[in-house]
Amino acid sequence: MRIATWNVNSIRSRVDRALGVLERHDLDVLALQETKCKDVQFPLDRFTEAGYEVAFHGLDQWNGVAIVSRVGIEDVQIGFDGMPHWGEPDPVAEARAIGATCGGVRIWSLYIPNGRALDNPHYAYKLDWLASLRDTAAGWLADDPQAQICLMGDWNVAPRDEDVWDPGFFEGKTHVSGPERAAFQAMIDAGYDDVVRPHTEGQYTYWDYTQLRFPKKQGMRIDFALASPALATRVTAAAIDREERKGKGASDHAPVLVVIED
DNA sequence: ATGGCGGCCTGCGGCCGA
Repeated sequence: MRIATWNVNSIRSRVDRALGVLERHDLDVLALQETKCKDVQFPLDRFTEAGYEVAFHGLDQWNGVAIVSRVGIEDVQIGFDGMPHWGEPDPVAEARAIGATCGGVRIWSLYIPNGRALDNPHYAYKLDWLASLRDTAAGWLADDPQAQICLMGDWNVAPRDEDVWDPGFFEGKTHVSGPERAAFQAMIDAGYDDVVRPHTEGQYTYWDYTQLRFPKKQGMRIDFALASPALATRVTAAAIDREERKGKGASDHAPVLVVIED
């Protein structure tokens, strides 16, 4: 099975590119983040015409997640148990997580909060969100150590200095702070392996639109696929589709691909 | 080559992103 995750940065603006990614990589499943539309606005027909089913969740122009599959899409869940809320005066569950079982694998499309700045309330929200996800995901493995689970998406954390083009540039900024890196490591410690890094050493998944970051090769590795132990042993290959970042109308993120033996 | 932000809104500037 061939699966991938991609922060598409508006599905309405990039549905053609999304269909191109599906075809180019012969994907069975594609997890999308930042679809940036309400459910009624989601371009569902374009995917069904191509032979895919889609589970999607969007509340407004912010966030939004989806799972595209041609190997079935069952037991769809919006959000996860204990997922923190955000907003004033009445905090709500944002559209940042959707899960579904596709081809026997429990797929989660995740869009971790940005954090904005170390002294911003959004940063505490981000850490809380990651800690809650860890607790819930650890529970899934406690219930079934053989579970086939893939937690994939835009984690908004660069776990290592080598995951940013200039560590000095990021001093005092989000994505590289100790607590964020500890929160990401806690996912690993809970039993979920980063199955992409071993196949993609030295590569980035994101390049800012500004300052010619892409042609200057000044990017970040912030998109990950974390696999449960039983699934990790089935991973035979992984890749980052840097070509997708090229040209007019690209997302600022590249798709991250994982190949799982049947 | 890969190229100088781009997406959203009942918009025309302000927000969010990382």
